[in-house]
Amino acid sequence: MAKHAVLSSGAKMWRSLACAKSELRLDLTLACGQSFRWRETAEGHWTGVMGGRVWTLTQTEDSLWYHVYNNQEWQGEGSDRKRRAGVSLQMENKSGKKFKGALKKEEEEPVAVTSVQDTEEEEMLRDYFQLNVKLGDLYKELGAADPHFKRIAYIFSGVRMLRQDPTECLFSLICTSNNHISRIHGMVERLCQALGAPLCQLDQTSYYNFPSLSALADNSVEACLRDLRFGYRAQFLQKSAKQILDTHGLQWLEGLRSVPYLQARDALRTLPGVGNKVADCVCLMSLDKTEAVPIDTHVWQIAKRDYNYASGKGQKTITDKLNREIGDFFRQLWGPYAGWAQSVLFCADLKGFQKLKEMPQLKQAKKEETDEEED
DNA sequence: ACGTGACCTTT
DNA sequence: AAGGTCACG
Repeated sequence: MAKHAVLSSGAKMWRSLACAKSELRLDLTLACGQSFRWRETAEGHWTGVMGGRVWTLTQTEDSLWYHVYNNQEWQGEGSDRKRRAGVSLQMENKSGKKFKGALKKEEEEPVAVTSVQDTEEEEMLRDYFQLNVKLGDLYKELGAADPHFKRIAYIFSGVRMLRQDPTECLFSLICTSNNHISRIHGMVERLCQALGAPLCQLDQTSYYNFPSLSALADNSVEACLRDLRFGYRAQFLQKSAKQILDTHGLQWLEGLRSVPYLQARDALRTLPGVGNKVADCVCLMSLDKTEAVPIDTHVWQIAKRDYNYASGKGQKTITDKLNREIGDFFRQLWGPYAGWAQSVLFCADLKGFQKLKEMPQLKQAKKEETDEEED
């Protein structure tokens, strides 16, 4: 049976691309509530589904390493769902880096070097992590405008926005209302298992593609999701999928990428289960709207606590008006990449990452030489 | 246009 | 009560 890849074991073929940890931190970026499709399968190794393929990612100080599994490693389903031909034994990548067998045994025979595939997969990663955006430069600009950001970003470097598939992003985010990350994780997993195409199985874990719009739109879906403990969100998912297909078409969501922020936001808000917060999340996380700032109760706390944000003091809930005001406040402070800045502070406030704040400068001594002094 | 509850499920 | 939305007043 196929197993999850581990870099040090050398049992699988790995490839890499140059990427400093200050530009990308997998542990923070993949577990901060943007995507619910990744889990840590070994220390520092993250396995998940992206672009219809199963990946394991890990990183060293200067490199992002990746292994892509063959979808046909799945045993026991039909064979007509494969998007990917059997290419599993490349021994060398196009940049000449090798990491097969590490320092250990080398059982596998070299077969072929398919640099077309290499290029395609590397490009998928660059797109998904938006590596064209230079995070170091962005942090520097944001830190200059906002001392609090600078303090937080010092510890939480490498948090970046994913560029997710719009369908996956929208329907995952509809699940998030009145909910916690841990529970959403399970819900999305059950959703894919019930309605998505199987891709492969690794160490007792099966991986599934995210369901298609037509699968989500089927009339039987609401009852199915009720059974899977989606509660009142079950009908939101089915009705939104149906509404998109009936009144807009398959390409509509992706088309919102080339539409201005507020227009895309309003379009999303016509869908059941999609209000201000979810619409802004989808805009930011999948539609290239870097200025979208999702406002939830948590972000509201941050505004009040860290920025002395006074408006709406006696309020119980976030009204439309308050939502607009807080969003504008942050956009004015941070500029066109306000959404990216918000994600850093949001991540830093997650309870799972609190311990990072306690341990002092243990490993960041070297890269901060260029900065001016600080207390 | 702005401000209150009900809503599924789990801690 | 929780990382919200919808349907009223």
